[in-house]
Amino acid sequence: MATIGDVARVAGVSRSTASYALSGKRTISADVRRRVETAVRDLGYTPNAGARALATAQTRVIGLLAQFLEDEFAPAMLQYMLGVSNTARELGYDILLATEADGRNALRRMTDSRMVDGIVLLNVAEHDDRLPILREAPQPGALVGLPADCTGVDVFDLDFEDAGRLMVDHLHRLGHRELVLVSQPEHVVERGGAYVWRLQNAAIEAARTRGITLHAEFGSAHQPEVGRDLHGLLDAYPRATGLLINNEAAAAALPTVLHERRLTAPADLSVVGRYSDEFARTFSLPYSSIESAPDRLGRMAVRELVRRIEGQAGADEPHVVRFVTPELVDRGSTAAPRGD
Amino acid sequence: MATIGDVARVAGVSRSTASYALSGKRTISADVRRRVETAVRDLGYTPNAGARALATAQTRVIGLLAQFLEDEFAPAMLQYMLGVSNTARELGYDILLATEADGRNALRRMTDSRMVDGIVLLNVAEHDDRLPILREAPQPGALVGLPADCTGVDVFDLDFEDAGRLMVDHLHRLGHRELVLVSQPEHVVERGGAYVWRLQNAAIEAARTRGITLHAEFGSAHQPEVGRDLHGLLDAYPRATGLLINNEAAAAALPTVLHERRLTAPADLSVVGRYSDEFARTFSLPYSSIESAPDRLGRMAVRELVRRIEGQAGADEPHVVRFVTPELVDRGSTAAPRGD
DNA sequence: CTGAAAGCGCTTACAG
DNA sequence: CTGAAAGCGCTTACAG
Repeated sequence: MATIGDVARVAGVSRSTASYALSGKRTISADVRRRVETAVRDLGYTPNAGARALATAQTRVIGLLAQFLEDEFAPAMLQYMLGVSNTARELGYDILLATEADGRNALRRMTDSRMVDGIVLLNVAEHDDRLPILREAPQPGALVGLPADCTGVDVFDLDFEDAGRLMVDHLHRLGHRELVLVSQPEHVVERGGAYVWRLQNAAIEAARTRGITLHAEFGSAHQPEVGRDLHGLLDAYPRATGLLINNEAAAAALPTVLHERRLTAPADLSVVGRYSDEFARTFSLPYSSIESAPDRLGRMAVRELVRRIEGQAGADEPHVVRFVTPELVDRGSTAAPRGD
Repeated sequence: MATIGDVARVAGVSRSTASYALSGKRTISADVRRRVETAVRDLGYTPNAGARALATAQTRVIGLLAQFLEDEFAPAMLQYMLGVSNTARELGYDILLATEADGRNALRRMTDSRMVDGIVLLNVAEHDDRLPILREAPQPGALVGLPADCTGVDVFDLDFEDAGRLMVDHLHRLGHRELVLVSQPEHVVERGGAYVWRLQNAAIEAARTRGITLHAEFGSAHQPEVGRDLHGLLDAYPRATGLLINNEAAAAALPTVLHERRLTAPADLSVVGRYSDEFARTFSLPYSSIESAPDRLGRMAVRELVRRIEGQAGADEPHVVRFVTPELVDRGSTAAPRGD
């Protein structure tokens, strides 16, 4: 492969001049610039990334830590990854991807060896054991998901509390008085998946305020168990007229469950989910839902991360915690309850 | 961050000795080794990846080119990515991920700048425009998917022809005489997705040989269109007793379509799909299927790639084209046709 | 406007 | 068994 030395020789200039001509970091005569550009083209020159990283202490690579946990639903995770990856590319960064179970190790490897300029953490838990490592690292970090302690990192998440209120208020306004909320599996809560109880607690509180009944339950993250869970809940609460779904696997299973029970939404049951529009299309879900905006959250995280990497953020500019306001996408699966 | 120089100083040895003590590439006295190890621990030393890459011309990174095309089904792609990523990690490699639409550009960027030691291509088309670039690159490449021309790369794929025959034979043996095959969208074929017609042609040929009828059709890659496609096909061929599905989106939509038509497999219709077991679980698909083995294919591709990277493959060892033999996973969705 | 030189942090022949 | 030095391919102060 051609090196900057080859370019310099062919262009008849010094290596530093060749380098400056390419970076544009100092004024270069039109003639020299042209000769360098020609040489670059003729030789098919591309800078060696390792050498550049060594000289500049910048890799133009972002580390992406994604975990595919047993109790979470993989296709939902993919959306976040693509949001991060595509935004990174637009901003001129590549993605070093870690999917291994041991996120601490992956994080340490990437940051200690200086393979990356910054880190995006997905799947953030309440007390995420990767956070202490990330805070120690010299590279900035951005999270998708809200931990208990946000110091030292930029944090982006859906406002799950608002989402819980919105779901309950929407159905309350239509006249519903007894609702069932299906959350993610209880393991997720135990592991520290705060988004579960953030939505759930807010929904419970909203129901209490409105004086209506809300049965908050957990559902499996897997088929076919989650289908059985849904049948069980519909059996257990026959008078409930509204179903709130904060569990992607449950949402994916619901069409089949409703068919099996010969129920139609919204005629027999009003349904509101919480998932992305892309997810709804993939799984052909006809239910109104709170948009979880994974692509937007991924974009926001990368944008802020790059601002910090490139020093546009100001050395000691405080870190941000930013919530995306949930919006209800109406797919016509809610209405006034039967006989109302 | 600590450098090898710091380690050497603290251990009271030269930098080369420190380096050799860590690599084990020459004999080191027990005493020196111990001092170096202690220094490494005390300083929290990790080698700088860029510097090492520059010195050794090895990055221990594999480039993974995945495309999320409009006419393909994203969750299916994810399986391949995880197979590649997890195997790479086991073998000590990290993954540089490109998801951008312009795969040629991504490939060139990664290989020219020497960011990676090798490349895995997913989503390979019959005449894939990334292949000429990959062949020119100094790094070895492994493909998941069979192109027309396999020179210069290692190729791994499901034996789609065998899969087509297996599907037809299986139903023929049970007594079926009229079948419908739903393939991926016709765009995929036009773009050069050879796996579509490889399975289809083999199925057609097998049907001809057995003297039975096979209606080969294309289906959309999206919900809800593909559901309508399925209804249309079942309307068009009311006497068909067997359904072959080589289209992930169609497989995902089928439970709903069958419910809507009040049909049960295998009582009313025998169904055989072609997708992975993981995919079946995610989408709760109760149909017998040809295992597409994405994780296994990802593993195979990475293993061979690493063999070449590390020179265990022998400089001019011929490239391989390896097919995974399809296996039918029996989920009980096939039986003798009604009234047989 | 341009060049010679130092330095980024490693590894590895070369010498002893 | 160990050390001094060269070199990987860049960038960027320093000098002119």
